[in-house]
Amino acid sequence: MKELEKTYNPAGIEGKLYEKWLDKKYFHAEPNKDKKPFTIVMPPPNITGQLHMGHALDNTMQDILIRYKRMQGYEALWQPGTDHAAIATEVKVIESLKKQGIDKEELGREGFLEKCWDWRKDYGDRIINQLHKMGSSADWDRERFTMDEGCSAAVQEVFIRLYEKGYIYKGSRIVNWCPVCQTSISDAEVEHEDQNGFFWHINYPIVGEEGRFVEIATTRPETLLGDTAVAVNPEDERYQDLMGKMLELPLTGREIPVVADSYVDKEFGTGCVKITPAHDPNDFEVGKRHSLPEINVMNDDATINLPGSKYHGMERYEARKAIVKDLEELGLLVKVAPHTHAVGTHDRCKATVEPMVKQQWFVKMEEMAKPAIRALKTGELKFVPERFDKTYLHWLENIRDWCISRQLWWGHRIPAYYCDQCGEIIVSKEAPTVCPKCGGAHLTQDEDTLDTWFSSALWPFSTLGWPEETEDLKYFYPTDVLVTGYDIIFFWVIRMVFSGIEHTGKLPFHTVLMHGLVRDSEGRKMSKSLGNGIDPLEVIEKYGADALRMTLITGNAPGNDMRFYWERVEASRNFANKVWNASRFIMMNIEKAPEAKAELSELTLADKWILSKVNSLAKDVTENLDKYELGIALQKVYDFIWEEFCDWYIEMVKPRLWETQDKTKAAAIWTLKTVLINSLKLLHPYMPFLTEEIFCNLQEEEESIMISNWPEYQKDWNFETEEHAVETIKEAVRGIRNVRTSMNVPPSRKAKVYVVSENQEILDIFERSKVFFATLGYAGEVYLQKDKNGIADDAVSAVIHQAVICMPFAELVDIEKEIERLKKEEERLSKELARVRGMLSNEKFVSKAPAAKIEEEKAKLEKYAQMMDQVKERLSQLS
RNA sequence: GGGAUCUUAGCUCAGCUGGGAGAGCAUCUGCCUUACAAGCAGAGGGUCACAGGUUCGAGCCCUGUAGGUCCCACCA
Repeated sequence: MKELEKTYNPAGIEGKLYEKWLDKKYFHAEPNKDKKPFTIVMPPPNITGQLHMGHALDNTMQDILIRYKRMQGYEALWQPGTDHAAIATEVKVIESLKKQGIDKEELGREGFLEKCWDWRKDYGDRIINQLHKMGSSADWDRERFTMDEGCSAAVQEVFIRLYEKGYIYKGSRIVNWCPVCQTSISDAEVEHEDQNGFFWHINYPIVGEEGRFVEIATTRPETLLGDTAVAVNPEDERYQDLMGKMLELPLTGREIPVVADSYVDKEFGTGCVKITPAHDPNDFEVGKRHSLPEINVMNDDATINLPGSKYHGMERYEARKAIVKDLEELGLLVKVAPHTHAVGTHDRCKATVEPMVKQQWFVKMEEMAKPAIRALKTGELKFVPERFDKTYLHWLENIRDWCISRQLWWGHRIPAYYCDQCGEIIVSKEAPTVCPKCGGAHLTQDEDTLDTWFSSALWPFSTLGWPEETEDLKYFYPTDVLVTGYDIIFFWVIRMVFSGIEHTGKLPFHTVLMHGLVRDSEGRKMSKSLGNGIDPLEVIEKYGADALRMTLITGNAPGNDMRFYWERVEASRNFANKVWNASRFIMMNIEKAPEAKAELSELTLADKWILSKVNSLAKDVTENLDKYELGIALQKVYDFIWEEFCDWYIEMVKPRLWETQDKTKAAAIWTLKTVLINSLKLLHPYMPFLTEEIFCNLQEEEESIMISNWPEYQKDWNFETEEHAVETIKEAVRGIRNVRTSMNVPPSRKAKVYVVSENQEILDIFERSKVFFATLGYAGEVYLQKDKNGIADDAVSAVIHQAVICMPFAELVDIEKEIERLKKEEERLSKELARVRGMLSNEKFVSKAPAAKIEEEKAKLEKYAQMMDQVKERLSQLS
């Protein structure tokens, strides 16, 4: 056993230990009939950038669960990988190419994809390396990528199955179009934000009725160019005579009808709505109902597309200005009113989304949503915390068809081919050589790729070999827990659930453990633009991975956002150092008595107490972990190690270690070591490096704490009597310290301490504890007696349950202070007594409260009354 | 417009199925006690947002009010 350094130095050991774990293949999992599987799929980080605090939190939580289950004896698989992040990566690669003066189009599809794969290599590796630094015990032998061969095969398989089932279709529908990225995006990718805009009221002249107009109100005047009707509510009495009439659409020379549609809200605006089926989702529906033409007046970059018009080629907002100006000149602009309304923006580039009618691929959602809803309602699927049930259900119950095609190059290319001759669509894995319909030999593959979430949706099973019935799939699927942020429920969680049910017949996981966002110290989102992001690697370099992990887990409940403070990391680091030093102390003592062994029967009061405590700690921590209460479990381990073990037990045990002749020394050393090892094991999932380093130094015969057994509750380690006894001693020690502080007695001054109690059992407890009670209570000598004979009248005293601790300080005693202190105690006790008596004299309480509770209160009454008597007696003596 | 969530010590937050208010940091006092000053021992500090209700008993459950945060949403 080697001696540890004086302070814990994480930088010196983390890399070494991680290498060891990798070499020993501890992270690797294989189907094993003798063990139960426990599986987590890692939410694959995007290859677009670096690991941030959110990843650090996400992965720490997963690692804790995996390490815990692995120690419990499960075949624990943490399946890692990365995501190609279609649009995000494509944008990044285009940017980086631009810097080199290269244009995407010039490179061509093949050339561009090569650049993307290069990017993927660089950034994918970087992220994996960062995950290593966190201590993540994922099975890197199984690392996957959403665009690798296997995942791509799964994507094709799913696409074809859904197409054949009629769940995937191609159609001309209104979609969210990003004019900057120049691709369609799904509803989930649109963020709505309120913007201050205007309501432009415009008069549309009624054909054939000189001087009569219909007044409409719009927030997007430029879409007027694509109007194909004006709608009013059929119930609207004001406009009964309008229905069926034709209007002159200003600036275009076109005539459009007035249609009646109940979609129109009579109360809102003017009650007349311009209908632009090609550029508004509602209008699109209205248009379908009334067979209105769809006139697309925009290009893909949101410039106006209306050849022959003066607006042709104008940027959308420029056109808006021009149109408003022209309407004003024509006298058709009635008024302009300020109006705030929700504008859809693209979550990636923040550009305002333009609804447009496009040919796109869609997934029909209605049928697949049903079993996903049912899974939650039956309790088969659980969210932790439960409140996210509502988010999940609300989204699924209002789900719309999923637009899955993207006008991008980086991604899974849609496995659809078109016959150049007859236009037949052939969906197949292999490129067909002839058209099955017309025999044409010229077929072209669809240019589009799939939404990046299409492949992520399959992640829990595609990574395990699906669609092949692999051994891995059979053994590890369904997975157990999914750990992710609440911001990704719609994008990912829901899609994995319905995909899992549809393609494997099983839920992909039974529990979804949510976490929130890691914010900066002022509660702002960490972001590049604010420059307030903190790099997890910087934290690791300065304080160690364990300190970072602990910081991310403590003081936070599942699903809640948290703030990041350096002070908190420091506190975590201090704890690591505390554990380190306690271990150092223990190892130094083992060194002196290497052969120390003990039987349970040889243990002293204190030994049994701490053993009993660590035993119930193991039980508690296990229960908390099983309920995914990671923070609570860690808090308990922290409190136990720092307070019970270090501040009390180690201090209790010191006199026995110093005394060479002490017969109970072996028992002390055995207990120190046993309790330390159990504590380290309970702490290991949270602080893997620290605990491994200590464990390996302590247990040279064992290879790693990672593969050691999780502490289980043991019946023969349960010592209730001893627990109570030690609590009494602690109470006495606290009393003594308190008295001494308030009397300003310096620690160097030892005092005689008299323990006075009529109760022989209490005296016995002190007798058995004398060794450490004296040290902890700064006592020169300890006297145990049944009455106050021989104790000076001016001795100060601490009153505890069933005993009075007296200390004669002679000249040091300040009678006034002592009276003041006793009065305070009297006040406290009288409050407690009033409360307890109040409860017990309440007939309803006595008749309705559970018996155990009543007994508890009765015991308290007895205790406080007894203490009160002592305090009063003492006061009367002094005054 | 709908929904969720928060309001607890100076700051940041815990508080499990309702049964005597907690932690970390900060503050004050005293200690270099042979593991640790990244430490030890003490102390101060809270009508748990407000108003009702249920209950023997409410920080916790119900209703409402005020303020904050977030998500969803096709009133042009």
